[in-house]
Amino acid sequence: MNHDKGCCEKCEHKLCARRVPIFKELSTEEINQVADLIIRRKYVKGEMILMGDQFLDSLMIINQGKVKAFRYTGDGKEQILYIFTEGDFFGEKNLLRKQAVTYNVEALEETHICMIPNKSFGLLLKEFPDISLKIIEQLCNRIDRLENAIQNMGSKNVESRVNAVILEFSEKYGKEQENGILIDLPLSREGIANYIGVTRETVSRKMSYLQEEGIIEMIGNKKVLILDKEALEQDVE
Amino acid sequence: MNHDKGCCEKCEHKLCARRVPIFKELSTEEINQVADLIIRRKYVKGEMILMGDQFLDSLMIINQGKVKAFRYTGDGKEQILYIFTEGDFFGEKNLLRKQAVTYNVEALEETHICMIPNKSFGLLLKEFPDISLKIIEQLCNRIDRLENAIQNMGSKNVESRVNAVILEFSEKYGKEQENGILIDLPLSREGIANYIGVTRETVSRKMSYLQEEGIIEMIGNKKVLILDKEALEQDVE
DNA sequence: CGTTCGATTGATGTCAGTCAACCCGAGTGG
DNA sequence: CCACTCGGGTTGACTGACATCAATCGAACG
Repeated sequence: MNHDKGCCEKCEHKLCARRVPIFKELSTEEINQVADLIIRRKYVKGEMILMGDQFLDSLMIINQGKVKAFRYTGDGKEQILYIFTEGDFFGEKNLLRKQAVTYNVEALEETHICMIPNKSFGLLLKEFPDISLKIIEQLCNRIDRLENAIQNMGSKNVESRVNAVILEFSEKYGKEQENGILIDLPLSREGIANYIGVTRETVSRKMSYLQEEGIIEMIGNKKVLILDKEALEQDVE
Repeated sequence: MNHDKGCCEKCEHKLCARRVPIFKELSTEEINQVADLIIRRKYVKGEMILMGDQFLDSLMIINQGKVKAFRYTGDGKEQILYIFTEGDFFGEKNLLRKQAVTYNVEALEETHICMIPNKSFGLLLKEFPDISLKIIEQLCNRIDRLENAIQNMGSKNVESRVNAVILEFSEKYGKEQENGILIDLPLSREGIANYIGVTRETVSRKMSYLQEEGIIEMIGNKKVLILDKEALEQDVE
């Protein structure tokens, strides 16, 4: 809505570029140089940031917030590919291969995005070749996530897929506590379902089962407490 | 077996490095420099090239042949992640992130591999930053493949998954003919099944059905002729 | 307090997995 | 030249797990 001014005072101080791993190695002076190229924009929860097949003239870097990137399957269901959060970028296909983006991106909460015009970014790359190493690193992370997802979805066992996604979220969003690991779920039941390729009812059922068994405890709809991590890890039969 | 001498006379002439997209932009002199670093090795069909969790001290580039990269799902089935062929590389995780490889690699036919020691490759990267752009490009290709696979596997409809894999293979391995597109299948029925996460019987049934409908024609077990490409493309009701 | 949206629970149907038999072509050996 | 074996592929019958459809719950919010 109000994206007329910078998204946060931190940005004004040129610090937001610092938060982006891609630019971590740059000197303060260089950071300032980069920061001048950045356009900022704020999105509210549920707002579409990007639609598939769109050509984009900027690289999008998340400064704050969370988004989901998704496609639609043949039978019209949403399939979530990634959850991106602070420091992640997307829209690189436009930049690196002159292709349209191949997924839709929607804000999961209030999200601040830094956009760097492709042209500027191309120059940056030439000037600071180390940036491409950072990009490679990020792409490798993404590949990891995707490979795991495929391995997971190849398993017939829906139970193990639910277990795996809970463990994945506990890695990324979990906080250790005396009685277990508390997770702030980034997705609703339906979101989780679309992440692992099942229906929301099935997620519901499996999670209820896990609670009955005393393996997890659901706290409202947005939080989960893992009581028995081992049980989640030892998959199947 | 006999990998004592260079894998092919082409290699002796320093031309094999030329076949690798990563090095395409280098001058002849530079190519020669690279070629000196390369160790070559030949694998027979069915031979394991790499086992998961192994640390590797070289980047592996395929000079000739085809391999499959796979993991095991929770329920013990093989899940194929990639089919790599001439010009593709793997083992980059070791190099770029000092991680063990996360999949197994097996030769699908006689395959010649060029190995570049990590140390040498690190130096190359420093000297020719454009190589990292090539790597990024390849990683993007890989991401494309994975994103498509997930989108595909998210679909309940096994039929559309079989259709999709046939179309994918026709892109990569198909040859136009008067009566249709002839595909040399890189995988057995079981391989195809492990590629799309179903059982071999299901692949068999769906392909028989496609043949009955006159959409494809099976020629032995290793070839398929696509008669009606449109029918394969218009997925699902 | 009522409305709304997401989550849960239950009943039923369907499609792919499983198990098993059989087929077929390639290779082997007498 | 034929009998045998072996591995991959196909086909059929049955089963079970997840999808689907539908009703209900319940927390959040005005």
